[in-house]
Amino acid sequence: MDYQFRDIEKRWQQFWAENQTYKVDNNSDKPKYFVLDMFPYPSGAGLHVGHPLGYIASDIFSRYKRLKGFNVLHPMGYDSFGLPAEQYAIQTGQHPAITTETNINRYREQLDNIGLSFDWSREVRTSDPDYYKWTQWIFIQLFNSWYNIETDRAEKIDSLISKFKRGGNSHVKAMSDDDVPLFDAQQWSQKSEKEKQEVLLKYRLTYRRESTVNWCPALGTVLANDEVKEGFSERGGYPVEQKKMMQWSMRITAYAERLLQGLNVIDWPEPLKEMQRNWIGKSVGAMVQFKVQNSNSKIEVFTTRVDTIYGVSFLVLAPEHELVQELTKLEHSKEVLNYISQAKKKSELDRMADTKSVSGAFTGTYAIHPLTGRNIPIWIADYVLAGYGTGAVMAVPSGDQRDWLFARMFDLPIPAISDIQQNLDQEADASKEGRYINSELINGLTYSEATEVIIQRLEELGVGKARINFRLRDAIFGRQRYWGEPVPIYYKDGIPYTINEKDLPLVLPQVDKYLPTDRGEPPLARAEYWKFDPIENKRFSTLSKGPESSEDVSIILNLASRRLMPILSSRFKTIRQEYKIGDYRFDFFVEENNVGIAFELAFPIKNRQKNTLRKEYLQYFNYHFVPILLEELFEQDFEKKLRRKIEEILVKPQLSFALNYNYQNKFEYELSTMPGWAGSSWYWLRYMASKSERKGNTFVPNKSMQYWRDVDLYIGGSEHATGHLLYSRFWNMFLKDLGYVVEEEPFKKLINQGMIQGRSNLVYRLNYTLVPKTEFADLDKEVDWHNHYINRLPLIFLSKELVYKVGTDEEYLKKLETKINSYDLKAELNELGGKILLNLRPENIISKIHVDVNIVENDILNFEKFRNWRPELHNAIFLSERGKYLCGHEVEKMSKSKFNVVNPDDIIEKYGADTLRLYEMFLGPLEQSKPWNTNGIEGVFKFLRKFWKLFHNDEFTFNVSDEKATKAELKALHKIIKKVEEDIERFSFNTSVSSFMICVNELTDLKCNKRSILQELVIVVHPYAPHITEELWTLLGNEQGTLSFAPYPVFNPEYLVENEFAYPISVNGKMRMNLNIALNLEQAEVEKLVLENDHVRQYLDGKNPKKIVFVKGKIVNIVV
RNA sequence: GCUGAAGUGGUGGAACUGGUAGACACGCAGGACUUAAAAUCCUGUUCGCCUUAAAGCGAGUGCGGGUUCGAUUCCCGCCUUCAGUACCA
Repeated sequence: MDYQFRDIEKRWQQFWAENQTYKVDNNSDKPKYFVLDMFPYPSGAGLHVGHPLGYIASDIFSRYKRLKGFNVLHPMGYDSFGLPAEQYAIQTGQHPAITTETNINRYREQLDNIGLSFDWSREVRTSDPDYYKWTQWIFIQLFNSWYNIETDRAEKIDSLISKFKRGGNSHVKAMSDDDVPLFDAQQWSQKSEKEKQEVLLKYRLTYRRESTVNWCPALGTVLANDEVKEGFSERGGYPVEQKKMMQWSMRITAYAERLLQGLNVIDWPEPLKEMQRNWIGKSVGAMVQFKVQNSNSKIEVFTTRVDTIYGVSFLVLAPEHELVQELTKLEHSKEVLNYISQAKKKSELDRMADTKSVSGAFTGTYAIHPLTGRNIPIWIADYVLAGYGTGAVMAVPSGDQRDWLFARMFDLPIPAISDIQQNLDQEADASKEGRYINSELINGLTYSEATEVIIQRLEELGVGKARINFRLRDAIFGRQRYWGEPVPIYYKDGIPYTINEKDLPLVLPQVDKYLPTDRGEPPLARAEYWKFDPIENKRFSTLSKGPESSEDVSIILNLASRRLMPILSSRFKTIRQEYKIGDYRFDFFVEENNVGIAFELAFPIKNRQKNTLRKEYLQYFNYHFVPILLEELFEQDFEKKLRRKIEEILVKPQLSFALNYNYQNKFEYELSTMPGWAGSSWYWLRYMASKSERKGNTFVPNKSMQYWRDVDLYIGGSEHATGHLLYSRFWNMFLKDLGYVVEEEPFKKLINQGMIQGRSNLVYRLNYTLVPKTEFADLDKEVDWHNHYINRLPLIFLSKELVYKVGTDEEYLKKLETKINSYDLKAELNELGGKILLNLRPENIISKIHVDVNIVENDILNFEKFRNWRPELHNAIFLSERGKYLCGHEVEKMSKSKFNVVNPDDIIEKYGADTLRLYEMFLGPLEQSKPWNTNGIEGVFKFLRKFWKLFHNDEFTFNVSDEKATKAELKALHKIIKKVEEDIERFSFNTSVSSFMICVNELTDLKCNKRSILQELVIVVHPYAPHITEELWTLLGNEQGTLSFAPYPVFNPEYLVENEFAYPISVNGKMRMNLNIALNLEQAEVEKLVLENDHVRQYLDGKNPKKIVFVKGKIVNIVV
């Protein structure tokens, strides 16, 4: 049979699933290798061909590592909390969990079709309570930790409390809020519980404080800095404004230095590291205090150029600076207030567009220079940002261009401070070269000397100190949204407390609507039982056996024994209602380690609470337990057994339960949910826990953590550079400090796959108007006539090669017009004598129109499909020079509106998954962005057929010989063994595919069908094209499924040894000819041979060579 | 503006530490097979010049310069494109 990819691929995908081929063991003697993909958000659109690029690359690498004898962890999951599902819920009322699951199923189907070797038993979903239980747990750890600067790591909050008890907080070096009041041990002990908590909150690594947030009114939520692009929300593009709100924050700034230093030890792309460095934005400088004249106030500024302090000629405060009001003198207040309101009005966008104009206002107040004692005027201006440093700067116009512009504008002095500063009337000079002048203390010193001297002096005077500043802000950790992890916090007396770890997860409650309440509270406020019960201290403790009688009948499936047994219904929690098996309807429930089924003959819903709780359980368990349950349930002849059991049980009376739930005197839970990045900041760790280990009381058992340690290879897009990848490193470092994680850095090596852009196809429509031959007396009638016919006329499309002509060649235009008018366009039109007139203005003659790329092949339009695409195209006319319609093309983002989305399913249907995999790799280097086009896919498909043909005779019967391989065949094989090994190690997958083609072409030419060659070749190709190779492996007589773990062939250099080489002979560096010369000859002999050659002499033109360069095995260059 | 990456045929791209530029594939042109089409196979294909042909000559990796026997590769300056970032004191 010819290469039947559909059968082959389906069969092997099934085989891998059934045999759990890629399920990985945590107890292995093999060395570990962890290959991770960035898990996707399951959007409604499904995968397009861009998504699998990284997955295919990582899969090739994983499969290769398996062949190399590694125990490879290669998992996949879903980042399934997020805005789109919630937006959809708001519009349709459908629970986001349902949308999410539908989308996940679609993703899974598409992923399965590609033949990726994931260990699906380790799948994670961030929206799964069993997963977010641990996200919440990490939140609690952060809450209960502080950052000790002395030990340079996070510690449990207890160690802080004991420090406070011993000696107050004045000697504690911690990363904390700026406004912590000082206290001693006694004061601490006298504080009330509430006061103590308030203090501790200022030290916790997750804390609450009023912060300016990016508030997006349209989305009704707070966005992180990296979710705001140019003043608009990244998702949806809605305007974003600044707003003050009480918010949960993460003290990521405590880790700024470690996050920066860590970049030096990890193998990541340089651009990405650079982005993180910029984001962290470390600047080394000093804090300097300026006393305000005739006042007790001080203005603190941050500067990176404390050496220029003698050049200060004014101070500038941000308009929002807290001292502005106090400092403004009465006679200036009008001006200042005007300026402030003006600055407020300026939107983010205006401020960005307008970076050149200079504006500001004088407060009328002066500060005192700490070293010279001179008076320094205090100004306000919006070029100083409230959010960076102290919101105030010391302006040195001679050394800073912005200060210079400002000084110029308001006629302030620009004193020179360095002997190399020139042209200060033209621009500022920030150079650090040269010696200082006009600078008392540091005159004649160099930059580094001066900096040291100044800082020392400032410290002596107590008005300044060296200081490192970071641009990195603490990350806001709350969303006023529904579809996210609930924050495991309740409030008592206005103070946040974490819920008990053993009561996790705190499950997302059911709500009637996914919108904020009328009072503007987040959606969770809609759940009225969203309260913490301090007495039981347990979320669902109120299920109890009650007197109420009902007709519930329950059986349970014991997962360990897989046997059914009756159970007291008082102990179960219903997880899903009305599941049908055969004629029966069930509820599912769980009871510790058992999963059960409850039958409802008539379930009495006596009270509202019960119903609400049932719903809540439904949601909780639906997405975690039910799949497992179903897996068990539909095994063997479960249904028969079930029926028998049901009949047994039904005759016996049963107990039931009732609910008594009291909502009084309970404490409010936190109403906001966690941001999108919470769940993705630790997900790779959860993969380390096997399915059975996940039942345990830690997110990863220590032993497994010790084995897997970190991610060896992480593949994903660079768009997560400052979001996910930074937060993940932060959480990892934190968990390491607490001893839950082994490595400081989570991702040892990272590769950014390039974006696959869309390649749109365009058709060129000719625009024309219609002119009647006969004149209409009435204009209205003419318009009617026109409209009537123009819509009936066929649309005319020009092929690409004609478009240029139309634009430049007037003759051609006229011809075109005549030609069009000669068509029998419409009988009725001809009757009235209408004439088509092309639009006169050249730019209007042709409209570019996007056409669905799926009806275009190699830029040639399929007429028939095009005409059927839309009704108005039904009678379209095509003009071209060669009978084929050539479309134009453009590279842009893949999007539905541009009709350039290609999904992998169509490609797989047409060519198969192996072709898709090879082709995506063949397209170009992994890290490079490139447009998707299918122009070359035929070549890859042809290659696979040719590969298949190597193993078959002309009648397509499997035909492999056991003869001994020839030298040429061995050479071809060992070339590819070496090449692919090198290529994969440096992630150059595209060149491997080329080499496969070369190898198969060579072996085809050699008519090689030797088992010894082909069997090894199958292994080498396997990572790239797993299906076809599995099939051939089996045909070769190997045991099914053993290919994935076969040993990678060992390269033997002997087979590549040649005794002759066709030396390129160049004269003066110009290649002239090749000469076959034995490789064992040395320079002298080679020179002799070369110079004796007649052909060579021709080029020498009788002259004697000046010099001969000889590189053995490479080249001979004769210099004349 | 700053930071980073990249510019090679008609197209995607190859050339890994300086050593035969354009591998592999697409497309195109011509041919074989076929009633025909598809599929398949063969030949050619950087550009220009020259030649009946064989062969030969010249130019050529964004532009200009440099180092070198030899540069797509290293150095200097410039241009263009893409990405990130933006008054960061």
